[in-house]
Amino acid sequence: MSLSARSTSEQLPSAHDRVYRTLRTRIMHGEIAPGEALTLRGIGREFDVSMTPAREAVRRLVAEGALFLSSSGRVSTPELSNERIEELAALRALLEVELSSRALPRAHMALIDRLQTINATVAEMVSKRDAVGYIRTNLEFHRTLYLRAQAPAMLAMAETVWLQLGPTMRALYGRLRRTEPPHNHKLIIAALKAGDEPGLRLAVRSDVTQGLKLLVA
Amino acid sequence: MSLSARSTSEQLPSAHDRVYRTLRTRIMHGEIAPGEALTLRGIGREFDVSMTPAREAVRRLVAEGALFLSSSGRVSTPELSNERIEELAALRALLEVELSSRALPRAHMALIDRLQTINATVAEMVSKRDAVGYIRTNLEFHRTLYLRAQAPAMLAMAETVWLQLGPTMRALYGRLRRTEPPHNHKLIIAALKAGDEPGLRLAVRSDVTQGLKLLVA
DNA sequence: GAGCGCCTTTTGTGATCACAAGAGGGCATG
DNA sequence: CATGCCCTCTTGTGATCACAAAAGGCGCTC
Repeated sequence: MSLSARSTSEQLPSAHDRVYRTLRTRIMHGEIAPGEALTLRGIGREFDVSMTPAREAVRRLVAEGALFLSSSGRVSTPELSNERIEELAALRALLEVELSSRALPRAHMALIDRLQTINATVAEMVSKRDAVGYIRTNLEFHRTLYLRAQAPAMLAMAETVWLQLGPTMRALYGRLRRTEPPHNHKLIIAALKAGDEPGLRLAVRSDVTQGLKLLVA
Repeated sequence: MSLSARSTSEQLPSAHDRVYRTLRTRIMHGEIAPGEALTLRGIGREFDVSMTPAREAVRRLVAEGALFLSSSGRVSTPELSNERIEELAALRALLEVELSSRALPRAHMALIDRLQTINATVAEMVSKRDAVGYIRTNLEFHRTLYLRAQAPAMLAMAETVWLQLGPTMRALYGRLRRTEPPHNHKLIIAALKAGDEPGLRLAVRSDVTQGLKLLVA
C-alpha cells in the first residue's frame, strides 16, 4: 500500500500497463457483459493501485473503443447497436481476408499443424459450452494465422475490432446453442493446404461474418 | 492557474479533451515533425493545465498510434519505417476504397459540388506550397466523401491511419515538389458523377497510395 | 587535449487531496 | 399508501507532491 511497495525487482511493467493488459484481455475474451459498469476506485482496489494508473488504463481502453464513456464520465463496456455490429463485422471481413491472403504464401506445414491443434481446442471448448474459452481459442486461431502475414499494424487494427466486439461476442455465443465444431476453420485449413487463395478468402469471410449475422437477425 | 479558474461557463469540454483534440489535429495535419519530442510539463504549460490532463491526452494519442512512447516513458511523434508506411498505405487503400464504395449510391449533386469546392482549395494549397494546408484540405476532401458512407466505425479507423501518417505526410509533401493540382481527385469526382463504382475504387486506391509510394522509393 | 565520471536538472510515475456533480435512498407529507 | 424532495455517499476531474530514473553538462584526471 505504501509508495514503493513493489518488492519484485523484476522488469516492473508499470502499474497502469498491468491494469490495462488485464482489463483488455478480459474485455476481448468476453469476460465482461455488455453495459457492465466499472469505477476507477474499484479498479484501483482490485489491482491495489491508486486511481491514477486505473484512469490511464481506462482512458486507453476508451480510446480503443473497448469501453464506453458516458457524458458524466462513468465508464462501462459498450452496448453495441446492430448497425455498429454490422460495421465491425464488415471491418473484420475486410482486414482479416487481407491478412489471411498475405499469410498464405508464408504458411508452411508447421503453421498448419499448429492451427489444427488450436482448432481441436476450439472444438473442445464448443462441446464444453465454455463461451470465454471458445472466444479465446478462436481468436488464438485467427491470430496465429495472421501473425504470418508480417503486417503488425494491420493485425493491431484487427485486434482493436475484436476488442470492441468482445462483450457482444460473449452475449452472442452465450445465446446461440451450438455444439458442432467450427466448419469454416476446416475450410480455412484446407485452403491453406491447397494454396487456394480465393477459397481462403471466402472461408475467412464466412467464418468472420457468420456468427455476427446471427446476432443481428 | 488556480483550481477552478475556468471562467467560460459554456459547455466546458474537460481539460484533457481540449488538449487531446488540439494535439490530435496538430499531429494529423503534419504540424509536428517525425521524431519531435513532447513533455508532459511542457504540454501542461502550453495549455495552462497540470500534468494530469496532459498525461491522459498523451496516453490516448499513444493508444491511437499518433505518438510513440519510448521505454523510459518519453513521448515523441513516431518515425515510421518503410515497412510500416507501406502497411498503413495498404490499410488506407483497403478502408477508403470500401468507404468510397459505400458512399457512391448516396452521393448526390450537392456532395459533388462540395467536393469540387474543396478540391479547388486543395489546388490552391498545392500552388502555394502550403504543406499543412494541403494535408488538411486533402483530408477534408476524403472525409467529406466518406461521411456519406454512413459508417462511423470504419471512418474512425481510417482517421486513425491518417493520424499515424500525419508527421510522415508532412515530411513527404515537404520533400516532393509538386505544383500540379491533384489529378486523382478529378478522377474520383468524375467516377462519382458517372456512378462508376470500379472506376471510383481504382481512383481512390491510386490517390491514396501514390504519394506514399514515392516516399518509400 | 581528450575521455570519463559525477552531479544537477529534467522528466515520467504513482499517491493523495480538494472539489463538484450526479445518483440513489430514506423520510416526510399529502 | 404513493410521491416528491433533500441529503448523503459515490464517483470523476484536476492539482500537487514525493520519488526514481535518465539525460546532459561540467570539471577532473591522465
